[in-house]
Amino acid sequence: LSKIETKHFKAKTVILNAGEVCTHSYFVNSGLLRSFNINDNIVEHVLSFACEGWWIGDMHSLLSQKPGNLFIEVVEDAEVVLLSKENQEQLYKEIPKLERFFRILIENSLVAYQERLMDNLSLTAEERFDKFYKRYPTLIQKVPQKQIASYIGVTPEFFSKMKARILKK
Amino acid sequence: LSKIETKHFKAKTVILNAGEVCTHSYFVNSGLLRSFNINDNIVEHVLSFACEGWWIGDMHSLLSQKPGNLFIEVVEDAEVVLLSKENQEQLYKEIPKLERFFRILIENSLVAYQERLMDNLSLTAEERFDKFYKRYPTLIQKVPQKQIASYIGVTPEFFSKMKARILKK
DNA sequence: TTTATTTCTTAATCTAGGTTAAGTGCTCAG
DNA sequence: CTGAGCACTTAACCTAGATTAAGAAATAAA
Repeated sequence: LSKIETKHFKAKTVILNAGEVCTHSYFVNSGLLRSFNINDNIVEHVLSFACEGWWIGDMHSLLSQKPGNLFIEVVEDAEVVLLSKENQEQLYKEIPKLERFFRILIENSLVAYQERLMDNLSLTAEERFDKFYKRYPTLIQKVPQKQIASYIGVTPEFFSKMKARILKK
Repeated sequence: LSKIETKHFKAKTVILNAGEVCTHSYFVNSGLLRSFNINDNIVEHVLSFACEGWWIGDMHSLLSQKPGNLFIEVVEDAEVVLLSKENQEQLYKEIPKLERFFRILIENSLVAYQERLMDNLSLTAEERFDKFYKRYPTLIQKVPQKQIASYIGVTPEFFSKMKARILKK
């Protein structure tokens, strides 16, 4: 407990900016965060959402300790536990079980990203939304629709059209 | 060393079939493997290539010990080191440094998949190929072109057209 | 060498999803 | 209470990449 720190953030707070080095892993006690990047054309792409019980961060920046290209933003007022990279590594040394814990966490995350990648390669937008909807039913009410569009990889306009099409059925 | 096993496989050998439970992690000593799935429309999608020094497997199936949906196939004659799930877990217990080793390996893999996902969301096919070409220049000669097309997420026909377009420049 | 199989190319046509643009409705700061 | 700015919708039009089909090249098999 001496190695972690709890903070409260209001919605729309940006916890981490692209271009900064990510120094902490974030664990969501309550509320909702998301990570995304912004490409040259000023288009946002949502990499992940994190609600209660999930970890979030810019893994690439955290590991390399170089400036990242992810933003981390609070979607809903949140209580967040911060664990610095140094403390995390310290904990790995002191408590081997924690290293196992995180190893397994990361394994599961890897599997999820692999599946999402394959879904993006092989499913239609509607099928991807369907999976998203079934897997994270509670997110639909919490997150602005354009962010869900971004997460599944379509424009807000197309998402809206698709939604109207689905509702007709 | 008593926990691993080395095998030689000829090109085109399928080491793991979709529908089977993945029981081993595979380390490529020499040669080249790939993992892919086949969807309802009988279209292959390449999840990963693994050449010398890389690990490959069906992580989802390996962790859950349920039937997976990945095939693992030898692309070029290969020498492969097999590490069973049980032995891997045994090693984690006996040699904590190995748990760290794999944790870091998996972290890097996770970062790579995150980046590839974002690339698929935000880059054109040509930009994705460009990145692939720069990152894995040696693979281009070794792998049938249609598999590269699949990896970056386009049809072989479109890839061929795109290639002609690039060569004109 | 001949044949069979697979890979690659080219070209015509099609479509999922993107772009542009205009309008509606909501929310929240002043 | 109001007006500025988001979030969402709708519709017309556009395009990257898919599909279909057919032939050419390369590999493998016989």
